[in-house]
Amino acid sequence: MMNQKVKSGKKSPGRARPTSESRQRIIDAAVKLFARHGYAGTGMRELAAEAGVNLAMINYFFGSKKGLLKELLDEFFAGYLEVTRKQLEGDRDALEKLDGFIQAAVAYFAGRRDHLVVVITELPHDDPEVIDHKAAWGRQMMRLLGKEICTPLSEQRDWPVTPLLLGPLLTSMMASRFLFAPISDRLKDGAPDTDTGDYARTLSRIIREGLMPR
Amino acid sequence: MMNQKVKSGKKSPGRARPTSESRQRIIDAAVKLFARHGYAGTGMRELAAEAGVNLAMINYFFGSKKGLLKELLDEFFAGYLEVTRKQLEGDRDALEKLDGFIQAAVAYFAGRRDHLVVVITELPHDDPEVIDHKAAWGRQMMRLLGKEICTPLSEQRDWPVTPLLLGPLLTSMMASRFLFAPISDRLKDGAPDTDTGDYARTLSRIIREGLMPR
DNA sequence: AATCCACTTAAACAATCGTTTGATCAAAGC
DNA sequence: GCTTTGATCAAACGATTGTTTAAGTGGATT
Repeated sequence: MMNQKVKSGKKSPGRARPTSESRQRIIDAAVKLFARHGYAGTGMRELAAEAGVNLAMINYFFGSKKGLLKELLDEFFAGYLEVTRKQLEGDRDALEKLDGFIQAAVAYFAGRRDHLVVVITELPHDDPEVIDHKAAWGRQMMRLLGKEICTPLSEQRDWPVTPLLLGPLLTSMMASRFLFAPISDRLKDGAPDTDTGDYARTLSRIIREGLMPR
Repeated sequence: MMNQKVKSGKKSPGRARPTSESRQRIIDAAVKLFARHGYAGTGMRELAAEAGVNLAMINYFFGSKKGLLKELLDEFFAGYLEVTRKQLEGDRDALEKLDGFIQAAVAYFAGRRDHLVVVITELPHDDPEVIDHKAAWGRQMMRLLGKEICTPLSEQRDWPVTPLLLGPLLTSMMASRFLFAPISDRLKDGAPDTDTGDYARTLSRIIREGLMPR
């Protein structure tokens, strides 16, 4: 048993209501543990201990364990959607937009690897309380991709690509590196990670030109 | 409470030891429930009820809940590896091999959607008892991809593609459709699924030529 | 007939699960 | 000074968790 008393020494003494740091510590611990053991595989006591917080604080801040999960998902989705909007809206060429999107999204994923793992691993599960959040997010994502990428691209091509194909496909491609990380780390012996920017550029090129020479 | 008595009427009367059908029923129920609620999110009583089998039978056949999971993973991995080997080994052109692999793997995935979901969602978790299984499988996969695809392809190209990039990337691309299925089904209103063969051909084309016209 | 064997069962095991309660503390508002 | 309010705590709640046990089934073997 570690001492789970919170050292409040860092709390600035003059501030009125610093909106308790415990809340953020719970989120950080949840992202870390959910990514490693899964949502259902993580106990609330284990979570509270990792966050250095009393068990009851989780329900106090988030209502329930599932409320905490929904907060994590919404947080990631909102950021992902914002990144996407910033890259896709505007009047650049569709291909340039796609490049910018891949670059920005991979950077976003790389900065939140654990967050990403939680989202992906919880995606296929059909919890009725959570699945609407995902669907609502997916709808906005598909609309953006359809209007800014698929439609303009279809005019210069001979075969159509629907957003319902492209959305999951792009997301999966960009996420694959981080999803397989625990296994990849075991296979490559000590070799350092390729730069994340390189990874994004490689994906961009494959998306544009494919794997073939020329 | 449903009646979980097994109707043994189908058991062929003359056979010596039909190797109890209960074992397979447990596997089928596990694949279904693990895919919908996750491994940790599925209770053994719920599982036994779905399989129409006594609770203790799970531990009797598989030793433990985790033993059941390992069996599911191994089963899928073995099939995936066999499909891969059949398509990649031989002396055809590397690009033809890649096409055949995508076609066969997508068909394999489509025939075992729930199985695939379980594997993917459990992939990133770091359970020390399970992660070695995944790593051993990944190693064989990488070796095949490296020798049959990456190496011959690198000779006709100006930039290299390592199996550690290609393996996770291809698997993620082929799996994306099935991973996002619960969400996709909510977004497309009643529109019937595109044919799985079409999906494989689309992926093949994107991999070869990219998204660009020409 | 007796033994063996794979399979099946109900019942119980200790442990852990997510959640709730009521008390306490410090700072803010009146 | 008194009350309010947000935060934190230890303790307990009933329910459910994965696993084990000991008994019992019926068919095949000896």
